[in-house]
Amino acid sequence: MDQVEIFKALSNKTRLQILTWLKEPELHFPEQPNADFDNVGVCVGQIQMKSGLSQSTISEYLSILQRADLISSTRLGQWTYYKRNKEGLKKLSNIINTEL
Amino acid sequence: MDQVEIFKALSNKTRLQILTWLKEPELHFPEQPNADFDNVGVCVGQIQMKSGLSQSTISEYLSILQRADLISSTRLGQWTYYKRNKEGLKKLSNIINTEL
DNA sequence: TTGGTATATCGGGAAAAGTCGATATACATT
DNA sequence: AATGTATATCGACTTTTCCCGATATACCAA
Repeated sequence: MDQVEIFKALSNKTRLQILTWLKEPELHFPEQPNADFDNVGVCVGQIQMKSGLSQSTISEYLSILQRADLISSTRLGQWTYYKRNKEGLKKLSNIINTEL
Repeated sequence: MDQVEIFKALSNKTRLQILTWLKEPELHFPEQPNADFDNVGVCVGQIQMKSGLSQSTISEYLSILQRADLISSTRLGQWTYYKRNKEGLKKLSNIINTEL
């Protein structure tokens, strides 16, 4: 993954916000009936509602974050759940500490 | 400083490159007559030449990096020297480790 | 199989970023 | 004061990003 793309993914208020929400889902989202936060994360609809932006925008934003390896997704039935990707974030912090 | 602005500053190949050059100036720039790398950094002209982009673009890029607290500048005579800002970078790595 | 819900993708208009050449400013030298 | 050099700022044009509504796709339920 290109480093620039990682930083681009983070260069947006909403996408940054989403990442902070996903760090502590239980703090930012209501309980989910079908799946738990730790296993699969939070579904697109929840994130979209909280963000106030359109469904298409949030879907796009989530895929940008995923391409940057900052989050990962699981499909369960008709829902797609996204959660933080610990490894990707660690890798990023490493880049900053060793290359910049 | 807004977090988004920090990531925007890093969302560009050339600016990222500049930051890596400034991490180890002696590796990437010829010796300077008037000033030493550790004290003041590298002057705009050196960075511009190495980048291959126009003078105005590099001047702009350096000020973007500076506004994001990623580098700092010193004026000496007609030259402006830029160097890495350790604190800003540490702060950034901290954001990633604690907030995202 | 029909209809409903969740998400993804597409096409587009507005705003921001990338990048340049020209010009302005600041400083140094004669 | 006049000229030369280094950097900053301005105006313009092109490319990219933001963000939407409309549509497509995937899955589920009746």
